[in-house]
Amino acid sequence: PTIDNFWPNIVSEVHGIGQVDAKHQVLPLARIKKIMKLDENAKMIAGEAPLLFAKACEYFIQELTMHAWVHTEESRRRTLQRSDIAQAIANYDQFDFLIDIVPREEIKPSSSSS
Amino acid sequence: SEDESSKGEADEEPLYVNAKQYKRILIRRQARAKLESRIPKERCKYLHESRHRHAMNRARGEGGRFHSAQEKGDQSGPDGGGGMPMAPSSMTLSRG
Amino acid sequence: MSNSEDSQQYLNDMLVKEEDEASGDESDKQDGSIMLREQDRFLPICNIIKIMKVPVPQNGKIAKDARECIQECVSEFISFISSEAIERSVAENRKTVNGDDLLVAFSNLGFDNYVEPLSIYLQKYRESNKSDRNLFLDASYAQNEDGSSTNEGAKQQ
DNA sequence: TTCTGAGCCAATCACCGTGCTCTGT
DNA sequence: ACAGAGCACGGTGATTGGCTCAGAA
Repeated sequence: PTIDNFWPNIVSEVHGIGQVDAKHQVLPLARIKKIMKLDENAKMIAGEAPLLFAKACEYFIQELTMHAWVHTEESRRRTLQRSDIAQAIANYDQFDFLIDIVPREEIKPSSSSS
Repeated sequence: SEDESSKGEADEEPLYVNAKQYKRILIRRQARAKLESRIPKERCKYLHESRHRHAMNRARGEGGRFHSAQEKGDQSGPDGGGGMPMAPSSMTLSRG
Repeated sequence: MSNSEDSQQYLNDMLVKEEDEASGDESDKQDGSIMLREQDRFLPICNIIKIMKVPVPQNGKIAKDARECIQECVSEFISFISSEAIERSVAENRKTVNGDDLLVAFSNLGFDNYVEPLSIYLQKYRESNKSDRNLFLDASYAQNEDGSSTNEGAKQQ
């Protein structure tokens, strides 16, 4: 289980899915739709959109947690904490959109510029 | 039509972001700013009063864990006058 | 030092000014009509934890701060992608955001890894719905009219 | 070393899913 | 024709804290 194999495993996993079970998702579709509706530009939302997001959020949570756990191990800890997530966000530019949610200042120790 | 000249923030080094996300990050900042007045500043201790009371009233084992309500009825005094509602049968604390 | 993209943008001073409300709000505003609860902004924390435990080893632990951090990040993730997808649907004069808008949004925002599995997932979801609907319609109309139906589409990738 | 704080347990009830009607394309 | 918003309802899993010792400090 490594970062390099994450997305290949995901792709082979979706191929194994026979019929998409709309119900019994890990994440509640109604809550996802509610979050989407917080956008003032959102008018109507297709039923497939929250379902896609439910899957995408699973991938996102796993990938971000996986990247964060790397820093947990580097610090020789067994507990993943917020600073690990902050480092993960800083080290992968696909997570740049979280720069206001988890600011760079929260990266506690380790090497830092200047 | 972009303001290229940045304000002279000496102690703040320029922050690079993914070019594909740059514009959307700024749009999201505006959207979040509009919503911020409706967002409480800190998280509440619990979400629901009823569930909080439910958790407080629940039967607990010795280690603070939740325990089945019907068994371990030990509310009677030390005098063993009270009756056990059900024989304890074979339910004991099991270490996992 | 992980700046490999040659095309990047500065993000230094774009501070958005928000209208600060009446500065004297030391007590919690219990005006439920405008205040958003955590249940309205975030996904359930229990579901978040379950997904977080997947890539973490069995004996690993997760701090409370980390759980809530991921919870907030996921909500921003949804809003971030949605914002792009909604804008595209508006640009095409459509009132409904659909799955294709999301896929384009994932691609445009640099989440290229998501596009392939989500496309497959979306395809299978649409197939399932059409299959169910076709079977139901077949059962209804078959008793009165035979022939036609079983439209198994020709699909390739 | 000191001592903070995360996992553990399961019963209620808020909320999620579903079916329906209505509206808009 | 379809497809999603809005509403009511019923089923159900997310929510929840005290104690212990991993493990952060």
